[in-house]
Amino acid sequence: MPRRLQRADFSRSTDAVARRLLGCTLCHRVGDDVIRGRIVEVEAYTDDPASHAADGRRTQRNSVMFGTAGVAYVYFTYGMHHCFNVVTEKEGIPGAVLIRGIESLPHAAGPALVCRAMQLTRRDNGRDLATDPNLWIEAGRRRPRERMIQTTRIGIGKGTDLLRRYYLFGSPGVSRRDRRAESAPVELPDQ
DNA sequence: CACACGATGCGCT
DNA sequence: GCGCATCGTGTGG
Repeated sequence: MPRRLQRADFSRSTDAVARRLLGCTLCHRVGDDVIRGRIVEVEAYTDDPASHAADGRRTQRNSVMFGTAGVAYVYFTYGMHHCFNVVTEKEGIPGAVLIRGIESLPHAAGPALVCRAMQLTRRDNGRDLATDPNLWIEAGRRRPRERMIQTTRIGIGKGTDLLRRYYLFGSPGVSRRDRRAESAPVELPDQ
């Protein structure tokens, strides 16, 4: 039986957690069903220009980013979409990993599609993935020979030079591929 | 209180 | 590749 990720798994640097989450399974219990998605694409947002916590400002929306690692940060955007993040870093330091793609049934390529498929909304904001009975992440790994690609984040105007997006090569759950990065033979550690 | 815009997705060109 | 839907949130007046 897979291990549930706990506080210590989340209370690390955002990029380390991002990489670690690739291959893990996001689980959401809805009624009698558990919706599962294997995480295949993520982005790291810390104290950088594209983060909701850029310049360290704490607002009502980004508040949980400053709190306990492992807590869900779900926000509403474009008047119609939700995006799901996992809070990282030590208490007081803002950070979160955006889940951008899952594979399983069905695949969901894109952060808003992930929330739609997993039935996650702002009502889930603030839930603790380490303790919540209905929302958790199960440990998982890359498959043998399944490459991790590192590239730039998507849909942002600032911090576009930072290589903080990670995805699993070949997964149908990846939103946008970067052929350039895929052809560069860079071997990355899991964390 | 008004307003500009977004960590997107979809449909059309 | 491009424009638009649609509204919560943050910022500034």
